Amino acid sequence: MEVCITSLLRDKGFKVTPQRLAIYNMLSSTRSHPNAEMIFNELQAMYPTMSLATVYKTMEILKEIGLVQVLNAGEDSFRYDAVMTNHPHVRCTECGQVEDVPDINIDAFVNEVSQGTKYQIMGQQFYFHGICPACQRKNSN
Amino acid sequence: MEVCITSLLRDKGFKVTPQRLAIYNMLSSTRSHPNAEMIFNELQAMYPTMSLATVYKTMEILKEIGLVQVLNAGEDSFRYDAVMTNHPHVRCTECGQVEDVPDINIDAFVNEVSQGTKYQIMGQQFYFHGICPACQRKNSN
DNA sequence: TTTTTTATAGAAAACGATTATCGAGTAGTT
DNA sequence: AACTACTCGATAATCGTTTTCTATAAAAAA
Ligand SMILES: [Mn+2]
Ligand SMILES: [Mn+2]
Ligand SMILES: [Zn+2]
Ligand SMILES: [Zn+2]
Repeated sequence: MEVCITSLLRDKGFKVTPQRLAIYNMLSSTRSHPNAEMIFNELQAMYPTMSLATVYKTMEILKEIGLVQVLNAGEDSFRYDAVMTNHPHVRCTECGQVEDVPDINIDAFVNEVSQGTKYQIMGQQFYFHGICPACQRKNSN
Repeated sequence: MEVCITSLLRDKGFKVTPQRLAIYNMLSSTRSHPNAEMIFNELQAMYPTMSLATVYKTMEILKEIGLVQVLNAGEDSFRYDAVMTNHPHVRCTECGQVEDVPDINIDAFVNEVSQGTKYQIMGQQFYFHGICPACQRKNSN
């Protein structure tokens, strides 16, 4: 992993910096689909001088070299995912957390759309919204 | 239609104004899924004094009374649709137009997700991106 | 290792879509 | 016509994101 991002950055002419490694390591070891501010806050303790702009610029690079994807979960900010398979997400409208939709294969559905349209489909994004188990419990009290 | 929006506005305590009727009429008679600025530009000729803020405030009201839905097609601005069924859209990454995905029933897919997750699903949004027929032709020249 | 080159980090300002504020004007009511 | 409450449009504010600029760190060359 560490090797992977290092050589990918070098191959594309980007320099390998502690900030970039830290951001990618943080993202690839969480399932929380953080946005830029969450990443910034998380790394604040370890890298007190790092700015939010650096997070944004790093995400741009990581996206370009194919290590992260940008998620649009119907919020006002983007979230990031180091899992590169195209998979749907679900967001809790009460607590705001974004999770993967488990055990879903979207290929059949994507194929059906691809064949039903004259567009040359290059990608897609699916997101659901609802209430997570924890918030459901909280509500029923 | 005209009757519909008029009584819906009145019933919810909103006043019926020329601007609101014009915005809704424009939206319900196009398939282009315009964003606020497109609506504003389109109505500029007929309503030269209308401001962009009025378009936004009107969309908020129309959404609230259930006459329009807000689309997120992976752009930096929202688009609006007077068709209230929840249907997927496809955006051309070259010319930017947003169209309906034809002849697709999403119910089976939505049901599968609903049963596979512990979330209480309240809604969803699907969008595809790719290259439209016109831009494909343009490219192959 | 030292020097040279080049890209980067971070502070600050800019940006752009959307929202909030406010005073004058208008719709609907009496 | 007069009254009241809502709405319009100009303007400012907001906020996530992007850009600009320059000292500095990383990579390449010597
Ligand atoms: Mn994910
Ligand atoms: Mn549509
Ligand atoms: Zn929740
Ligand atoms: Zn096109």
